[in-house]
Amino acid sequence: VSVKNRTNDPEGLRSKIANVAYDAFSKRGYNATAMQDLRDDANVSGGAFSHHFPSKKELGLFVVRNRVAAAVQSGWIEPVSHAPTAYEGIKTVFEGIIRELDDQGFISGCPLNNMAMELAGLDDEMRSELDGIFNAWEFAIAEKFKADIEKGLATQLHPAHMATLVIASYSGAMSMAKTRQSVVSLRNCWDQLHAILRTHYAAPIEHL
Amino acid sequence: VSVKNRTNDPEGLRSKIANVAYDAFSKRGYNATAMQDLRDDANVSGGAFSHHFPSKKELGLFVVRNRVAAAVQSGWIEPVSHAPTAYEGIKTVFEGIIRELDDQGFISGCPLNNMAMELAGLDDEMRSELDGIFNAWEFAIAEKFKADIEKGLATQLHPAHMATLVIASYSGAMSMAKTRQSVVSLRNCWDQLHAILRTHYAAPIEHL
Amino acid sequence: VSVKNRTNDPEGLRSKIANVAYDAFSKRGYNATAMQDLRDDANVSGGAFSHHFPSKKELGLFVVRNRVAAAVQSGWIEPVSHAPTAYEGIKTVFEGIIRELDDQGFISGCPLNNMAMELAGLDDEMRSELDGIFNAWEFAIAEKFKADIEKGLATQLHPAHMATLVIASYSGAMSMAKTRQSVVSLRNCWDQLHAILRTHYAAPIEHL
Amino acid sequence: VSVKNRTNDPEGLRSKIANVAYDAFSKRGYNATAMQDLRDDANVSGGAFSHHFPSKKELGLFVVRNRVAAAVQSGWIEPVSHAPTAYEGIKTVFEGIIRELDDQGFISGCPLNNMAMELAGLDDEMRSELDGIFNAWEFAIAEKFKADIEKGLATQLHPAHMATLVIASYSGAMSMAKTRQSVVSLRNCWDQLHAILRTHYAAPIEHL
DNA sequence: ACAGGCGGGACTTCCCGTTTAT
DNA sequence: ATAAACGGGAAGTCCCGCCTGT
Repeated sequence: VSVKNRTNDPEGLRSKIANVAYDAFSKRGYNATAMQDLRDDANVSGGAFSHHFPSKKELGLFVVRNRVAAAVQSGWIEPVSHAPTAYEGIKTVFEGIIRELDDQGFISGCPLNNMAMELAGLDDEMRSELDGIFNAWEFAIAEKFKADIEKGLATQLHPAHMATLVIASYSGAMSMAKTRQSVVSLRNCWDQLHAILRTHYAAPIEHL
Repeated sequence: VSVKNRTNDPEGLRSKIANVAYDAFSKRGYNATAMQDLRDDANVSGGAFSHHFPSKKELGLFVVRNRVAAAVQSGWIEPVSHAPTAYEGIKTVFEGIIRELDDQGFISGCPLNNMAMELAGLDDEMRSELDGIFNAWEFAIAEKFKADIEKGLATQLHPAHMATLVIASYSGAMSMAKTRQSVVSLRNCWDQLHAILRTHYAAPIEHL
Repeated sequence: VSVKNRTNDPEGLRSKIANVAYDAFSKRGYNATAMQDLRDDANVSGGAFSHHFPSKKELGLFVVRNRVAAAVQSGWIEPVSHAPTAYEGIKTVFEGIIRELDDQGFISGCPLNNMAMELAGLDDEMRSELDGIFNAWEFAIAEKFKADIEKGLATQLHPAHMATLVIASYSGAMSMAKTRQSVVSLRNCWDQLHAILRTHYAAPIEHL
Repeated sequence: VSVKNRTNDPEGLRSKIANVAYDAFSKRGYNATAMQDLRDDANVSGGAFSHHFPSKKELGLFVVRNRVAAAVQSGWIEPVSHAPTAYEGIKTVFEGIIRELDDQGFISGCPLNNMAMELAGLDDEMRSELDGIFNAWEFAIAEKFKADIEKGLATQLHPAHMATLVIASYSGAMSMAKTRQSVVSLRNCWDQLHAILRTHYAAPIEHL
């Protein structure tokens, strides 16, 4: 048996596998993705694969912890946290995603939701991991709403409940968009949500 | 080794299989469910199974068309259509589901969403079927909102967009509830949505 | 259960099934043909099918006895028997088949050989049936050669052995033609065989 | 439950599987042979089997390319090529095979023909592979005839056409022998073919 | 005679994880 | 650490023949 074609780069390999897996899980789903497909796509032999990820579940957990969580962090938590107000942060994110999906050909949905739907019921460790991401997401938005209220920028809204509504409607609309392969659901949902949010930020926005 | 005692009841068998499949797909997911498990659970021979549902995909389509669609119809479309107003219909449904989930031990999520998330990306026929159910759902709620507006009961809302928001937030909140195995997400989401809807129905509700 | 669409025509049905089966067995082979395909192609229900042909083997035997045998009879035995000489009979058949295949798009081979190759080794009843057809074929040609010799038309050939050679080379050439999907093998084989036969019929042909 | 004692011998395994498959395909036919039987006969696990031969078709192609082709090479092409004349080479092969079959109990036919009959119509890749073997076979014999003619050893025969006739009559006679489970067809066919060939090699042979 | 539902099993293929070997 | 071979089993599909009912 031959020793050719071997490159020692443990971290690169782990990362490559995780990327390929994140992609495949997002697009085709966890159960519908075969380990062998990932091996082939990542150009990794069975032995190397197994060395880094002994089981499919561990790979799934790694992807959730290091890719899905990061996607929520960079796609939602950071933009909202760094925005002047929750309203503006949410607006930026929503409208950015709508623009992105307009340009793309295929809508694969919200990665967190995709994984959550399929895996939450199967494994408890996975479930609690996904739970944690939802919590962080919700917390970040709720904190921002709370800050806005404290600053007198927003009124008449329950920070945590509104955060839940924002996330839920985003997730649900993405699911509809994925099913329809059309951004309209997301756009319509955002139009209405936007109108609602504006009423709570009425004063500061009006005089702009 | 034949049993010699058989009763031909094709419709009963189809129905039994579809029920078992609907249950399993809802709880464990489509890909995570093995055909053999369904055969065993329904106590149906492979031949009979194959006669009625030649492939898993056809079974999936049948379940979507005859079980998932029916669940949306009876769980959402009819209650909302027959309610005095969209607001009251939605309230009834949301609060009814929250009560149900409180009593149950396990939250398996919204059947339509479960199927949509997993199957929309895999097969186009399935996708369009699920699409149709979302359309009917959205249409029924939007029509009700429109009627309320025409009757002067509701104001300041875009019927179709608000319908999308209602469905999206419900779907998303159910997904969160499933992930957390807790009704609080759904309850919080509803609290906020409820508060919003009330503002659009403000006048007639206040004087009640 | 419905009683519609029923026509009592036992012989017609048997015949239709046998024709469809003969066709499928010839083109795709016995083992590669599913009973269900035949049912579908013949538009016959499982019950009716089973009534006429309780098992695949019985169907195969029927096809061999009533279709393959008939094909050899009408395609070889009769033309050769009724021809003035074996030489002329064989010439007529060979050249006729070459012309036919030129016009057709697909070469499915010699039906007897197709069935024989696949079934001779599997079932003894079938084997002896096929054996009988080969015997009749060989006998008819051998008899004709013998008659020609007795009439002084042919010389220097062993009737039975030459008959075997004719049949074997025809069968083998058809097999090559099927594999290549080209008539050239058959044509070339016949060219050589023809040249040989002519030498044994030298005198009567020369003075023509 | 693992055995813990394993020796990696990929080539040995491939070879063992191919041998078992060649044997089974030759004796029982391709379609009549179940993959599972091959696994059992070769004592190979499903995983290992699948690793080396992902599908039945690929196994079939491998067998054709590496076993059937080799059989034709060593059983016909080499003996004829190395013989003093085509006549003597063909005589050696034919009579050798007749002797072999006399000793054996079961006649399984010509491997190339067996495979060709069953597979030529089903898959085009297979067809062209089998075609190539026929070509090589024909070419080798035709070349030998041509050389004999050039050396003045043979006369009055068309090298390529006679090669086709030899192969066709051999194939056809083997098919008859298989059907009858008797060597007589082959022997009779050869007797006649032999007599014919002698006439073309008449002079040099007579004075021996 | 015919229509269709049905029993039981076998078919090929695939999949996840482990072991050998370099 | 990496490459490839391998173990064991299950997945979905199909197939033949029978049985019930009209």
